[in-house]
Amino acid sequence: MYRHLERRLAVRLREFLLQRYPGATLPNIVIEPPPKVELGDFAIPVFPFAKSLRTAPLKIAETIRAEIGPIEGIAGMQVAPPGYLNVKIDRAWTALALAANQKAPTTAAVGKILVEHTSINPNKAAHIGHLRNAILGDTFVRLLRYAGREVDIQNYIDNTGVQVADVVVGFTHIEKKSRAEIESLASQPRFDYYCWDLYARVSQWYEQDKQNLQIRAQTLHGIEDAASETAAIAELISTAVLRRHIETMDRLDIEYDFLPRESEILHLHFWDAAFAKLKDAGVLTFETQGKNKGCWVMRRAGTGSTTENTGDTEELVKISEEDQKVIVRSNGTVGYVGKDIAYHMWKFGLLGRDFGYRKFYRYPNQHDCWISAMQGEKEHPHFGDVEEIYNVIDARQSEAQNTVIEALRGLGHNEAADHYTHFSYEMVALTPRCAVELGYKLSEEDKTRSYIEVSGRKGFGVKADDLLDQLIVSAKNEVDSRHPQLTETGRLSIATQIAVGALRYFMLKFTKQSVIAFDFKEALSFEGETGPYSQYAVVRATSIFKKAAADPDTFLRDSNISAADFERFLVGENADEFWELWLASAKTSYIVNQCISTTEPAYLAKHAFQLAQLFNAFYHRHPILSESDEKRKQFLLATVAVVRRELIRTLSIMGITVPPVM
RNA sequence: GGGCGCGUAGCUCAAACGGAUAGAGCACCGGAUUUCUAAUCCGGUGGUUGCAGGUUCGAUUCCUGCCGCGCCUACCA
Repeated sequence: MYRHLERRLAVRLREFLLQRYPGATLPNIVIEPPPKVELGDFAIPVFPFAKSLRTAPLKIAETIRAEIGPIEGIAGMQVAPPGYLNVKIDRAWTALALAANQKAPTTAAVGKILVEHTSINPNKAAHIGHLRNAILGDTFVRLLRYAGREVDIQNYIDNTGVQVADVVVGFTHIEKKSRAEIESLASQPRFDYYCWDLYARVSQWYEQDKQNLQIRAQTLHGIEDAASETAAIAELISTAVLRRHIETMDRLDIEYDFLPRESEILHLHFWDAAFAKLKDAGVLTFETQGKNKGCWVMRRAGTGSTTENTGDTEELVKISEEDQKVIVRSNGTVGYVGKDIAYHMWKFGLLGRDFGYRKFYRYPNQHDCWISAMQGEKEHPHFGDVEEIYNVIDARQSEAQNTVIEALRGLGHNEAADHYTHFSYEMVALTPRCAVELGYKLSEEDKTRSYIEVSGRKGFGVKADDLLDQLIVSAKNEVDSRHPQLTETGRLSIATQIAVGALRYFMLKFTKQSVIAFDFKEALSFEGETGPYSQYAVVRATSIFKKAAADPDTFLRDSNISAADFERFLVGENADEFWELWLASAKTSYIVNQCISTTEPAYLAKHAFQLAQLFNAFYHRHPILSESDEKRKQFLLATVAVVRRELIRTLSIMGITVPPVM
């Protein structure tokens, strides 16, 4: 609703200014929320207009105020020095629309969006860094879907790389296990934990004797031959670990539609098709000398002119050695960036090849997750060939991501390149204290750092399932003591919802570019700016209605609070404290929009917290059920119902559900 | 060396697109409701936004230079 009004205001304002000041070039119109409610609901700084309209800011503001005429949903405007035009929303009008749960007409965006996230190497258990990725990605998917977009969720599986090879080495050369033994281990409950430890041991084994690295090379080579025993073992391990990742993420309500695997990209020769096109377009050049002699290289992203050369020479600009990114090695094999280019051409439907598809995992809600295959099933959904893509990948990979984008540009697919977004975020590290708690010995230097990077290779980190288990135990203790009369399963279910809420909120409350220094004390907190705080506000709202023997949503639908009633409680002295709740409630889709256009889900967490905070203060100040003025009681109940609805809505976009009691 | 990013209260973080008195949570101190359950609420302490310049009516935000920190910079994936 707020967003709807903002757009209406912007359009009207532009129209008015163009008509009132013909010929003037208008700067971009900025409309922002004022710092305080008393000032109004929209603030328009008019300073930027002063220059182009050659008029004093206050005069422009006054002209607009006096002459723009009535706008539906807008109650009035005020000029505020030194140069703001503050706009007040028609409160009763908005409250009526909100109470009726009226959806503002949305401009239906078309075209499918592909969001890729999680993408964990299938050789060890998922850790907290992977959780941040998956939660950011999943929340972004929910944001897009809330905004009416069609989204496919993909989780890219690198099942042929060194990381998987290392675990294969661990099983076959350190533990000397047979394929049958590995198979039996892989069916054990937390096989990914087993691999986690083994992976760390393999890394040590390499360090003990560099000769051992040759085993890795052999194994890596073996994996590429689909018919080999090594490949079969790799497939067995990676599939079992992948299944564990899917299960772990399912605990957090994170689902996928399709799991494209590198093995299929390899064996279905995606690269060959891409290679031909890249050569034709001159994106790749063959090096005949220097350290990259015999390699096909391209210009590393962000190094010098990627646009057309200024024309003095037709010759290809020589790329200096250090600006070269090797795509095809001198032995003819392709590196991962090359595979990624091919894969992204497929995503945009530019490759001319497709995967085979078969079903891999069925979620409790009957939704199927598909996986790539050499020979797929006849009937399958259509993946790829999308309009836009978002890749949720941490900031360390931004150069590689940009190189893929440059390759698309080089191929002439500028539109595709423009619709390729690297959803970049910073890593999750551990505080030194946390590392010590986990039993790691720290160097003196490490102790002074504010955070320490996790390392799967060293087995250094907090596993996703462990963290979730701890959160559940901790929440369960609280629930047990608060609700001893409930059944064990009932209490566990509540504790799980709280744990998931705490975890998802925790990962979303930081902005993307902030490194999360993970600390158990903070992550396990259920007080203050946390998920449970917001969940609790909803529980309180629900409980008011329970006591009143009414359902909040039907109450809203059937309520016959008139515009005059809303006017009475929302306008005038002391009304701002109520209006703040309605105003915040009106902002959900505005916030969603902001999250999408900035690829920043953290605003959503802030919104949930603000709603909860406003509600809790309101809850404390105003007894509702004992209110003797019937009209006022109806109004207060409506306020509770609307805030509750928007809070549930916001939390659900964050993938957080609310327990019946807490 | 080059590229990207960061530096805000004791700690962890906000403040999108330059805007009004830089806000939260935690911690600390002091209070509140025999209620619609205190996983709550109210108040207080706490700031030269790393430093120095510049642009602007206006800079935490943009530019330049320093200082400090992180990540990337493999014929690994």
